[in-house]
Amino acid sequence: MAGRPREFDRDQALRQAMLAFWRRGYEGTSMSDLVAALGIASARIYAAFGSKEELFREAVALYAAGDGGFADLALSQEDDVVAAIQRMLADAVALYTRDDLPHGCMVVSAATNCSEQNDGVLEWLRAQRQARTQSVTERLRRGVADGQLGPDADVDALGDFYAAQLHGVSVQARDGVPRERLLASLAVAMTPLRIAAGKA
Amino acid sequence: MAGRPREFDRDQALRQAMLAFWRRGYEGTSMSDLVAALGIASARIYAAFGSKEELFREAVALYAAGDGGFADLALSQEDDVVAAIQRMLADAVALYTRDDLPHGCMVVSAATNCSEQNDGVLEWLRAQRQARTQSVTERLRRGVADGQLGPDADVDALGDFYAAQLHGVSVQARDGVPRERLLASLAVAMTPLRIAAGKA
DNA sequence: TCAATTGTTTGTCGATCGACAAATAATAGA
DNA sequence: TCTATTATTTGTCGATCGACAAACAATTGA
Repeated sequence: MAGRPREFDRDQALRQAMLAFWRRGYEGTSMSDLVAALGIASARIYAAFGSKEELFREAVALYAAGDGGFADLALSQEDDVVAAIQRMLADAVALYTRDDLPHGCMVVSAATNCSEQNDGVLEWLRAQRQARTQSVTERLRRGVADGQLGPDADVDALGDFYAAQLHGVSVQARDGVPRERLLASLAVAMTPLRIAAGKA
Repeated sequence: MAGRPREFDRDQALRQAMLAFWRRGYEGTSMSDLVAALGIASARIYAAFGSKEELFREAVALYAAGDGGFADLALSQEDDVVAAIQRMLADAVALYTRDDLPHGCMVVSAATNCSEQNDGVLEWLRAQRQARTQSVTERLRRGVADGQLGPDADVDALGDFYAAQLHGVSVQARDGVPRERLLASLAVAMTPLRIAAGKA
């Protein structure tokens, strides 16, 4: 273990790559874009990250481990299922409309339309969205087990519904719908769950 | 007005282009992809449509004038506002999950992530999504005027909510969520409006 | 001091991108 | 038939894509 020390901050470069991919997507961000964003030559990027695709996957992992991980946090940290879903949606709106970050969800918008040769990353992000849907559904199921939701609550339908709401809010935020409006529509989205919880 | 007659069916070629763009998006569909899909040389495509971008815009217009125009139809043809929104969502699910067509909404998924030079088409599709949101909101407002919704119904919040639901269902359909599940989540999505209509 | 190892610089690679020029072919009207 | 007009064929253009090779620089451990 020797060798010349790296002259740039790999974590900082990765974060810049994340922001670039978040803003313009995987194929929408070219290597020359990355060179400009990271401030280093392309050969250094390849030496540090392997390839554009590997860099992208690391960037998405960084997103998921940071701000993008709000959903699992909300679902696991709130004891009440209604509060959990409410917080998940509110955190989504807060993140997707932050002024200092690209709008919308990186997992939703970074690889929706891409060429055939990059179907791999497309499928990978798809799997992450599906996993999030399942997390929501399982949290709802726990809500039934905890007696917070009626035993006849259709947790699968509710899970798909709130997953769709998350994805839809991402699109809306990317389109520039302001935070206050998204929060207002969030209140609408909560009514089915409140009914299932007998709190309406 | 004379000249050699065109040897291919322009409408049919345009439809093939629409399907290609629908499936892979604007930048995800290369000129060579279009050459393969339309079955004609690239120079013929340029002669008939001007450029790739003009072809795309015509393709989206064809989509909006056809299957993609379901929303305005549902909103204008149904006298009851609840029935109108219900039908709009049901038609969306039906279209977005058709076996013989690309899944999801073309306007939502054809240009979410693209390079800087094509921000024009991105903005154009964004405007169409915003217009659809407004159509939904105005239909809800008419529902209040007609007395079908309570005078205190928050039509702006409901409009944003159902627009987000449309966008979210598009993402879900594209991810392979089956039709029956989307229809079940649609039933969940209808409860806020039914409450506003006093039918729950 | 000197290998071994790793990072950086510089330049460029083949493939593909969207787009079009020039030549040829087929029609309508004069 | 001849001219004007439009379509098709063929080939290729410059730009950009992602990716890397080779030479050089800086560090560690022997």
